[in-house]
Amino acid sequence: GSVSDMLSRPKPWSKLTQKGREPFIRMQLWLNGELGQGVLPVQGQQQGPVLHSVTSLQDPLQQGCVSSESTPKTSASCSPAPESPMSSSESVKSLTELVQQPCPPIETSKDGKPPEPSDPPASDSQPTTPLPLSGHSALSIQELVAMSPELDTYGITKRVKEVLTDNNLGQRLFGETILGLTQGSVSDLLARPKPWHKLSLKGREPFVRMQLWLNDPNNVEKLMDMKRMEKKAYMKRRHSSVSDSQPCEPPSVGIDYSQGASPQPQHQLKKPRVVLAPEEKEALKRAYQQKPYPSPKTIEELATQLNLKTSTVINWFHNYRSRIRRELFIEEIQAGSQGQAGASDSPSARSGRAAPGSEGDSCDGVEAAEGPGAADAEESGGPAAAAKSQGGPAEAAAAPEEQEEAPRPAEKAQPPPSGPPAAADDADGEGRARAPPPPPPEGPADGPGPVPNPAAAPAAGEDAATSAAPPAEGPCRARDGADRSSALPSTSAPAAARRASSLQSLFGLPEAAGARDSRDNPLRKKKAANLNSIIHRLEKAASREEPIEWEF
DNA sequence: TTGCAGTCAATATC
DNA sequence: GATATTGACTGCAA
Repeated sequence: GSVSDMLSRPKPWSKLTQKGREPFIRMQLWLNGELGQGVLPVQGQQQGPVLHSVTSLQDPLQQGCVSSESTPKTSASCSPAPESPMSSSESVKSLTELVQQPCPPIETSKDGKPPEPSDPPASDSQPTTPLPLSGHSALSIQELVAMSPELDTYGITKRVKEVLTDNNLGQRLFGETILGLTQGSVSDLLARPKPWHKLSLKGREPFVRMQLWLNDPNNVEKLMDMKRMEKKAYMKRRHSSVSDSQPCEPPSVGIDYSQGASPQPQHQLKKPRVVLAPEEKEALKRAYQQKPYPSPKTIEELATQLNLKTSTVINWFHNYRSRIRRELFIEEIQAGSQGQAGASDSPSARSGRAAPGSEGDSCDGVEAAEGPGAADAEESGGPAAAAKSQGGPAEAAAAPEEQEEAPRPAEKAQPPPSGPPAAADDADGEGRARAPPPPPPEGPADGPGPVPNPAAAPAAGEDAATSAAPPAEGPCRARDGADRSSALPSTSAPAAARRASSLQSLFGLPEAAGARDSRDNPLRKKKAANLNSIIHRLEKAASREEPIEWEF
């Protein structure tokens, strides 16, 4: 009731009492955290006084705070929240100190979690359920996140990694006790942190937790303790199970088996994880290059051709897009930290750059990134064309539509000049309006971009950059959409191998390897990609009237 | 509905 | 055994 009243009939700041101002301050803080530019909903006039109120706000959150050593900002890029009227960063600072408090996460988690009858004993110390900042309600962490000034995610993860390795602490332990995340997530987070401004509130939480943890002078010891406790518990368990001999072990697993009539099924409800064969991935990547946002129809076809579930194909595209996006973020960061200028590089610098750290895949990711553009090139008649025309499955699936819808990314790839309006691509409707994945930096970069198709790429490999390949316009591809019908030889045989072959013909996978990893001078490529991306966006923005809001 | 962000958790790899 | 990868899932927003 109070909220409703306040929201609908806010009093002017000047007429509010100290206490009455508090809710607005909270709202402001909340807004700042996320929007950065929050404006006092009320008549944000005097913001000065707010500052004082803020302090009061800290109190409740500070309970438990042990010391008050200010937060060592992680790193450079950290800057106070944009124009936050109130020193939100300051309040955050003090809030940050919260971490200092004894690391209760453990207990908390325990309590908080739905007491699982099964695991209690053994893992008493088990942090299973995360949630740090015990002493504080979940709200606290959220408030912290909301009010947190910009953090240098890259720097934070770097430091965390250092601390963990230096002290021989595992990601799992750290993730579960400090972040409340699983090992895989932690690994991912540490290896590919997104820039702060690209993170949602939720996504920022782990970073705030990490920052808090880093600020905690006893962080390592606490974690070490946890480690010890875990070990102890483990030994204990092991011991008991050994002494109990047989029974113990099997039970967990065997119980169901031996029992009931329909035991197995019950227990094995878990569907096995789908593991895509390299050929399948390759095919999907190629399809992605042609159309990052395939239509349902295309997806359907792809699924059929590859003998996969449509949901798998859909998921694959989702994951691939978002992962490529992340790769790009990282590149941006790295490129940035290496001195923007990259300018020096020839604008043409090509793309082929490899994705950080990862193997082929990631690289492909990037490769794919450039793909779109490449795809076009391909379309334009490259060798790929030949392959395509074979009417292979995947190809068939993807190609057809392309005629109607120009691959968005591709469009991006084609820089400025082109008139082949992106608009056109919408024919099909997919992806159109949506923000396309960050234009794969590189690819688009050179418009015509490198040919995704390795086969075709050979040369491109190195100097694709320079190659001013003629922007392959969609038109060209009219060619064989038709064939789609034909073929699909593979369909029948689920055998990956078989699929592979047909796919190969479709996408010209074979060579991939060769052409692909021509990762020459990564730094260079990186910079070039970045530059290209920027240029591309500029051009795009110029040619259209779309709003621009990018950060360089 | 569709795409995305954030995760989980099974696997792969180191 | 620890870490990295990746298909799938959940929740949210447009």
